[in-house]
Amino acid sequence: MKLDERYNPRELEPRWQKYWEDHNTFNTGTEGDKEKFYCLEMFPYPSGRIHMGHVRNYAIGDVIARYKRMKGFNVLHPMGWDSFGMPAENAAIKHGVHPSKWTYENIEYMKTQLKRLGLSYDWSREIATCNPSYYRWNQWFFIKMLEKGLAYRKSSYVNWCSSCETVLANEQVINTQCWRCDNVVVQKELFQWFLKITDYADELLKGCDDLTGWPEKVVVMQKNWIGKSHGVEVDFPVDGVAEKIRIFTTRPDTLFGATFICLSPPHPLAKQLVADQAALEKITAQYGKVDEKIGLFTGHYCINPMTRKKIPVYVANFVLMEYGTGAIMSVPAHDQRDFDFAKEYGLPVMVVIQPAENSAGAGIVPGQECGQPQGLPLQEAYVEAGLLVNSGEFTGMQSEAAKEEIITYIEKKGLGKKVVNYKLRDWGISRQRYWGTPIPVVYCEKCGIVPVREADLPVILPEDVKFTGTGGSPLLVAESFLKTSCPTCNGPARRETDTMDTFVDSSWYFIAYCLGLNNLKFEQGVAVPELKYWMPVDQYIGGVEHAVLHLLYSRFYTRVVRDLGLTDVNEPFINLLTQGMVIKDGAKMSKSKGNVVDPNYLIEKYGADTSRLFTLFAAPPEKDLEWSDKGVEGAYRFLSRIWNLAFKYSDRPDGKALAGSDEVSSEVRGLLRKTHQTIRKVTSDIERELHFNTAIAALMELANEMSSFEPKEDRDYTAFSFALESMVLMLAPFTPHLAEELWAGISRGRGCVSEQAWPVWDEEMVREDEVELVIQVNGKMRGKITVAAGLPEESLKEAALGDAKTAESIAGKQIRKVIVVQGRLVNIVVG
RNA sequence: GCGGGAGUGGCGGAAUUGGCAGACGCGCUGGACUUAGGAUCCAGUGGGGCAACUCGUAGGGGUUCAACUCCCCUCUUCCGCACCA
Repeated sequence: MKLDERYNPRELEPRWQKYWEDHNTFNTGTEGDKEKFYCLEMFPYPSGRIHMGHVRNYAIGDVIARYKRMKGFNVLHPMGWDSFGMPAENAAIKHGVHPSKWTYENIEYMKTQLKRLGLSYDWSREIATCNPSYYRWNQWFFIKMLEKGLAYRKSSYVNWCSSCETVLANEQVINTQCWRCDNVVVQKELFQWFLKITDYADELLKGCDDLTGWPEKVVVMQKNWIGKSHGVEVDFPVDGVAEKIRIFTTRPDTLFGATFICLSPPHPLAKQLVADQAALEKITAQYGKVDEKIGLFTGHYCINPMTRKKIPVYVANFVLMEYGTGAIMSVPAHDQRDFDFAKEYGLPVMVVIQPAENSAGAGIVPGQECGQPQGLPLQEAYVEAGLLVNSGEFTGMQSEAAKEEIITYIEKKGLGKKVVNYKLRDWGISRQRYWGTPIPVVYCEKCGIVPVREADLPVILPEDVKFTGTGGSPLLVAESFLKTSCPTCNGPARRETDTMDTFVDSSWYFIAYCLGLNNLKFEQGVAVPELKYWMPVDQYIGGVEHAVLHLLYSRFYTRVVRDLGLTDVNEPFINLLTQGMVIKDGAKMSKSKGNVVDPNYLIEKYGADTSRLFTLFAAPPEKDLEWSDKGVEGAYRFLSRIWNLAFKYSDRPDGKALAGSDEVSSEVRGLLRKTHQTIRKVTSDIERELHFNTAIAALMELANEMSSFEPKEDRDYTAFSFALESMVLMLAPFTPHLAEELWAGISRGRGCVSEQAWPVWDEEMVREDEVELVIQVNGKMRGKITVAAGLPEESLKEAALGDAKTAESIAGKQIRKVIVVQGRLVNIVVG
């Protein structure tokens, strides 16, 4: 094929996209004996059109997928749509278009956009989570979890976003605000469906240590979110009432310093102990308020089981019902919150831990009981470990040892037990919205909650509903949906109207890709061959905003799927790359800031290859990328230069291959060396850290060298065409359309570039004949000389000392020491 | 407050193990070609100095023949968590 004189991406890019599509170039199966590689980018929500964040995410993934393909892997690289969610419903309310129509139209449009980027997806595996063929299995997993006790319904205080008119999971509340709309979230008591992710808390935590291919930061965030802590539960009997208050503490070494008890406002005993219910209601209203500690004396006292002293019982707004036992022992001397509370309510402070001498808190008075706040010896709580004082038989022990001893004592006396607590709570998945997976249960007057029979799945989301925007989910008034019969007794029953959190949909989509939307089929206890072949995902790429949310849920689901016997994989994602944001004018691109760059515009003006190249070149993938219009032009200029180089030499005869030993001019040798060095550099930059920016820089260097190379005779052309072919092959993952076109122009019918092998370098050809030797005097650079490569230390030393300029700078001085770094530098120490 | 990053020319960013700081690109300067240049090509480009030199990787100290890199302190900044007992 003959190349056009000018680089014309608008013409050639669609042509190659069609070629790949017509030839199913990127469709994959499990057959063959190649090693598999599963490359996955987080699938998008079909919001309407793609933005530069998508372009960056998918460009990164595409480089990896195409590179691995050329390296001989059987690559699975799928794409799909996280297509349930509120924007579709909001569009329905606002513009009267059905969520389904809105969603599918968006998918259609965004798909054409992705195709215009030349991404190497196997579209035959495309999934959309709003498709009944997909959410049917969402429902199936739910029923299985219900059977195993992993899904359950309970009434509890939940996070309610009044703007979204739905509850939110804990992971979806960011600084007391809704993750989606920033509305302040309030607590509301509701019946909700939960998934028992806490059953897997310990395994999810332990598994963190296996996530060696994840950014440290994300692993730490996961660990903190799970929040495991070791402690003890202790019963404090209530004086004069036949009740005990069970508290949880991680500091049993401070038990002797517990001078009061605090109950969480929703704690069942609070209602029982407090006489003034109005006051209790008042404090309940303050529950969860972070800026103020408010307490209410119950009028009752507990007996501290260690000191046998009477201590007052309070209801305190800062004590969480959801963590531990919903009740705490307060040790104001050694806990800042308790200290603040004690000061506010004039409660006694008892010092029971003394800092080790010379430590920060040394000098605090090992207090007697201090009844009045003004008499406090402490300005703040001493929260560190130390030596026990005023602690009966445990006085004189160190905190760590005392913890163990006291726990043993408590267990022996039957006062309580050692426990492990987690911050992680069960995942609330009920959403009071329409556009989501219906939760497949019915409420029967006789049988109560009954799951839908597997054979009756999927429970289809009805299409003929009205979107008024008031009064919650349209399912609440969809008679044909609501009315059903009980699967058990056939009597009248009502369907669940809550739908699932969309994070449920995305918790197993990577599993669905392994089969494709039309082949989804699972049976409990039957291992799925496709999962055995493809899972886990070898490389996952996406935004860091899912560090806890989606990634934790997916790790949980993968284990549930494993325990259903479908696979034996524990961790879904071996390597995780969290790509940085796309920044313009110092801020994340957003409509409200008016600093967005439209991918369509870029593709039309410069082409997909240029757009991809720039986003890959401007920064390493994990860092934020500062957008630069000029930088884009630079990328285009580079590709044009490559084009011109190829065009200029494309009709030259192809010479014989040169053996390394052939005698060639130093220019030819130089170009061949640079080419081999570039192959090595580009390969290692991709393999080592996915640093495409430096890989591309290396290709630019090679291009510069090629530009200044002037072939005259045959073997010059042979060397040049080797450089050019290598260049085109290495460009293929980054700028696939250009690479295809140039390959077609220079390769003389050797197939398409996407099916070529990645080039290999010859270590012998990489070697330099000569090296520049840096000469330092007392660590400062004083000159450079060129010497033959591989000289022994002694010769390098001689060469350096023999250099005229060096002699000048050390004249008249005593040489104390000479340090030689082989092949790099000589440092002469004089004095 | 706790935890984790980051700080390098005018800008985006390079610098495998401590071994030439500033690769590559953008921008800028000069030149060539041109009716023209916001196209293309060539040359130059950290600061200061005519120069030899000298100063330079947030700031201060230290280790070393040698420090962007290792250690200590300080500052700035971004991100995450934040009553989890």
